[in-house]
Amino acid sequence: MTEIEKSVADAGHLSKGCEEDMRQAIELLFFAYRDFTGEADAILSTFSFGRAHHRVVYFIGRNPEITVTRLLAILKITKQSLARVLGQLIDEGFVEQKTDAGDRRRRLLGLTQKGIELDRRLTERQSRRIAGAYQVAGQHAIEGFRQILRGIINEEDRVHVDNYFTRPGTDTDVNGPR
Amino acid sequence: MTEIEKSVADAGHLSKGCEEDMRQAIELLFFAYRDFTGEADAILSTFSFGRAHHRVVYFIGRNPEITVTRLLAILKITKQSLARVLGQLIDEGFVEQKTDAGDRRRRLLGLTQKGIELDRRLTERQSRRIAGAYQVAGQHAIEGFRQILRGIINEEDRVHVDNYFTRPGTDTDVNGPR
DNA sequence: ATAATATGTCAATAATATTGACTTAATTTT
DNA sequence: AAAATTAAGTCAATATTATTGACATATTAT
Repeated sequence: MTEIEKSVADAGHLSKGCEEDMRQAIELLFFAYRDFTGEADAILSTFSFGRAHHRVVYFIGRNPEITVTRLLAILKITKQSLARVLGQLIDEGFVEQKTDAGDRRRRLLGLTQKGIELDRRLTERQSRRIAGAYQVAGQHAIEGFRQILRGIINEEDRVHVDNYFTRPGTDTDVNGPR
Repeated sequence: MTEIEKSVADAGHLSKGCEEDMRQAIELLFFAYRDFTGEADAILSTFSFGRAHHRVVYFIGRNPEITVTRLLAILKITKQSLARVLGQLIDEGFVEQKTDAGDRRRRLLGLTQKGIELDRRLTERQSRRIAGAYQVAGQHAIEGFRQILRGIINEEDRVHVDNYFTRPGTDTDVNGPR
């Protein structure tokens, strides 16, 4: 039993076979995410897009007028990596940008109608999958699911994610600097 | 409200703002998996390995004497993709293979002592993260978490995952054909 | 003897990502 | 007013991960 397991077991909250529980969690997470992310691939490929495009479209859709820096912070990728995908989405009319009136260095990103439609189709499929799991499991399971996922997020990012969920429809500080 | 949302809402199990709930679930899953998978990168880079190497080492470690075909089914990648990684792991002494006495076409894969040690280091960090989230949340939340993750997995794969978890320490049928 | 299976290999290709340097424009600081 | 900092764009090289499709050998099943 490793030190962390001993520490956790001593806390009296986890069943025996702690390591086995951890490994099953790791695997459930892997299998769920594998199937969850794989689902949208067919739609994406009709546009010659990939999962990176999906993530960009999704988070721009969720955060109208998001800045480039903020998007980089959410996705945790580099500028060049984003530029490749963002450039294609702008060129093909899914994303639009404008300068921030308050600070003209900044670009504010948004989805076009075409992008909104793509986002809707992609998210609809994934939402259906989640909704199906939620429906079967019930409210208590949902609370637990959310709580544990939140607990898996890097500790320093949790408050940002909390704020992200309670933002008033504008770009909030998620994983970004003050 | 889409048809599925209406259907789910009609079932009376989900709160109002169903679409918002789905999107928050999507985002929690994204943030959790992003941070969960990112954690091992530092260790991996000291071996010039990546996440694909990690997954291969992990699932071979969990399934001693797994066949190539079975590993492909679990990971849902192509032979060439696995060959690139598997070849490196074999060449550098983390993985070993032997022929199956019962069917000499088959290769049985296993971790060497070196591979076991790498797996232990990688899994220890991820287990600690999961254990921390579990400890805070408690047993009911854990049950819910597992149930919903299971519900997110492709329906046709769930029974395989269930069997995977109850296998008697040997290679079981996970996402593989009968 | 033939067909099917397990696996390996090859080549081409595509998607996604990092690093690091350099640039322009705008804002902030001194 | 000048200098420093910031936001973003661009470029090139490189690395990682993946798919497709064809062909091969060895082994097992029919």
